[in-house]
Amino acid sequence: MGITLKELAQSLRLSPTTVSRALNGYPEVSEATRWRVIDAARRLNYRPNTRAKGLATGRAQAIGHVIPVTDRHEIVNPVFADFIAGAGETYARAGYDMVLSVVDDDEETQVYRDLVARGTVDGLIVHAPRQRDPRIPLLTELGVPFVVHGRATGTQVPYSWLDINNHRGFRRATAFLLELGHRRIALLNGLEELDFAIRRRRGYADALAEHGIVADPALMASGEMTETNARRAARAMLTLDRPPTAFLASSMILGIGLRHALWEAGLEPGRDVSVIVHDDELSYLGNDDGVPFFTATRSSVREAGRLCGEMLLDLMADPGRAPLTRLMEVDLTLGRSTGPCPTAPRASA
Amino acid sequence: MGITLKELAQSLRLSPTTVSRALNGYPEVSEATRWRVIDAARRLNYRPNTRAKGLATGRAQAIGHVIPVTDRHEIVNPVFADFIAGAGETYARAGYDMVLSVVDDDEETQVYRDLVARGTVDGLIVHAPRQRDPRIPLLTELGVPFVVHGRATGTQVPYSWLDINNHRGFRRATAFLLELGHRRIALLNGLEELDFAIRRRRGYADALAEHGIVADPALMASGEMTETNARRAARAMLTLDRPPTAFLASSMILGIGLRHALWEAGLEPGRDVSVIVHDDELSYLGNDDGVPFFTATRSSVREAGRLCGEMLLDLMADPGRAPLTRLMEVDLTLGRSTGPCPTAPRASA
DNA sequence: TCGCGACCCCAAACCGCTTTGGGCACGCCG
DNA sequence: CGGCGTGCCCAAAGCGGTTTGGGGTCGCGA
Repeated sequence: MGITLKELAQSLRLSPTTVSRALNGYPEVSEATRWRVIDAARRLNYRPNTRAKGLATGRAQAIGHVIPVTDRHEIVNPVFADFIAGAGETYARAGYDMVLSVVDDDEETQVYRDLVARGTVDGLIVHAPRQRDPRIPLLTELGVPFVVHGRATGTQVPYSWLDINNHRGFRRATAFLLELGHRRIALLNGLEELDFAIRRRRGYADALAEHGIVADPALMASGEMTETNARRAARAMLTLDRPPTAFLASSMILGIGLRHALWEAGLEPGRDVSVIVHDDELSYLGNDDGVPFFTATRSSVREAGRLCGEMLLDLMADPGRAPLTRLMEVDLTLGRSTGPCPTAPRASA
Repeated sequence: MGITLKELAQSLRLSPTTVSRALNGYPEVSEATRWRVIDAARRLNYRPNTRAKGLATGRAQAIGHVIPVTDRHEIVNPVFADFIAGAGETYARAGYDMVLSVVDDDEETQVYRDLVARGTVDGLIVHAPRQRDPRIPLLTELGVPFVVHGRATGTQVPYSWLDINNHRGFRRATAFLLELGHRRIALLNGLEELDFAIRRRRGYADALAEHGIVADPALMASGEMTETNARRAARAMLTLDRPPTAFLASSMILGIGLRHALWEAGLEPGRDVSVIVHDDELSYLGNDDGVPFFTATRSSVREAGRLCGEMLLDLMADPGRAPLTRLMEVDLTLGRSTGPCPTAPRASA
């Protein structure tokens, strides 16, 4: 579409070599020439062709994100939007492109192989890791730099990851509910094939265990994180003989479905029932209108995207380096959805 | 990373020419040879290098999506996730990659120029068109195939687009509320710089006008489509001297914020107040648990993504062709959030 | 037997950039 | 004055594919 380097060179009566060097900041050209070149390039709106440059340098200047679409349900996780926005900011600053593949679970490994073998990307972000996720050994074997957003329990080889402290966050949240006197605490979790959901469940169970409570399977739901699923699960739990007095929900969306179910049952969050959600700080689901509605474990997934991007760029700058890891702590922010357990005996003050 | 064409050719004792032709289905090679080549390619896991192929053919085999992030608010529109999932499916089937740029409003034109001049993409999807959107003349001038998701009121030049019938949808929804006896109908809309919001507002106003009602500015809110904004706007409207008895909300998220405000005010949707939302059928916000909660104008944005992708591919296949346009009708599906106006005089049966 | 298409295959040019390996001119030093 | 850096610039060789323009072999008809 645009003008070519050779044409630019001709118009300046210079060789392509010199023009290339001038534009890329090499010292072998005089400052006067460099200036002429840069000026002409701007005037003629010259931009180096991505493919040609990539072919010559061996780098694609692009990062791949493979976002899985769970086969049966066809759910697109809404946190991807914010994560990708964050990562995109980082890439833009560094002059990298982002290439996205939306792909069924079962074609996943093929797509990774493809992206790497065709040289479409220089690095990859792995989303939504599962237990012993096969993508990690695969990418390690392929020798392409990658960063996992999350971790994969049970993986032996070292790898780079950025995760939030799901275990501690949910343990704290559960402990907080226990301190408020709650004993019947329910967990509305994501799919427990996914690593984050496993860790959250453990944090929850560990906190209960510390109080001598065994987690009740009837109070634990796991599934795609949709509003409908949460509403349905909560509704079922509320009809139990001994219904929960408090809920933990793994996402704002689940929290919204839960809230829906509570109101349908005539229960007021914060008074009749306590609720803590995990808040990814999605831009369109702010929980912060003055005092937050939901008490929440909170961590910005957009910031996670930014940081994952930076880690990957660092990794690519020095492929031999040891894996990078980063664990972000999550805040527990108080909202209006939690309160003392109404059925509990008053705590001795 | 992978094996190269030349290497593959050597291992077969053939020339690169023949191997290339065998793999690309040209008739100049014997079927026996073709088979040998294909077999070896699979065995050795050969994939043509994207950049080299692109350089040779002049095509990038990639489509660009520029997703704007409104400068001040930093909102990432959650419908992008589903739209992109849809488009991604189409691209994957056709062997195209998708490159995403997340970019501030103000750098937008630069980014488009860049993507085209660098030859990173062969075609573009334009998201979230505004009135007289400058991107449309720009891309037309650049001569790159593109499809707009939505339309841009006030644009003179013809261009390709796929839109839903926002005007008719909101007019019908408003008319439906009017038939139920509502006269004070509020509109919670998206940013009215955006084309879809303009059309929805017009549909709403037109329906009111047909009943001799002038839209009351106090009943129209417009802003980023976040839960918080909706809740705040609804709360304010409910404290008016003559509060609305019905609401139209431009998205599920707004509907959720609205529902929140209603419940806080002790009002039950469907009985005390009627609510119609626009439902993009986001995968994680299903409105379909048996009978839908919200009465809604409904249209799958994921399907829109699929179709936009197909239109663009068609357009690229024959760049000379006239612009393609497609208007999708929206359904009005009945849920439990609408009912007769409680304060209206009984309609004569 | 010879000529002529088919049928297969190959060498080489090209896509647009980077990068290696000089080459020329000038100034400086011995 | 000759030699030698040094500062600037260029020609040409890739990168890994596609595509153009032959070229050899074989079978068939005259």
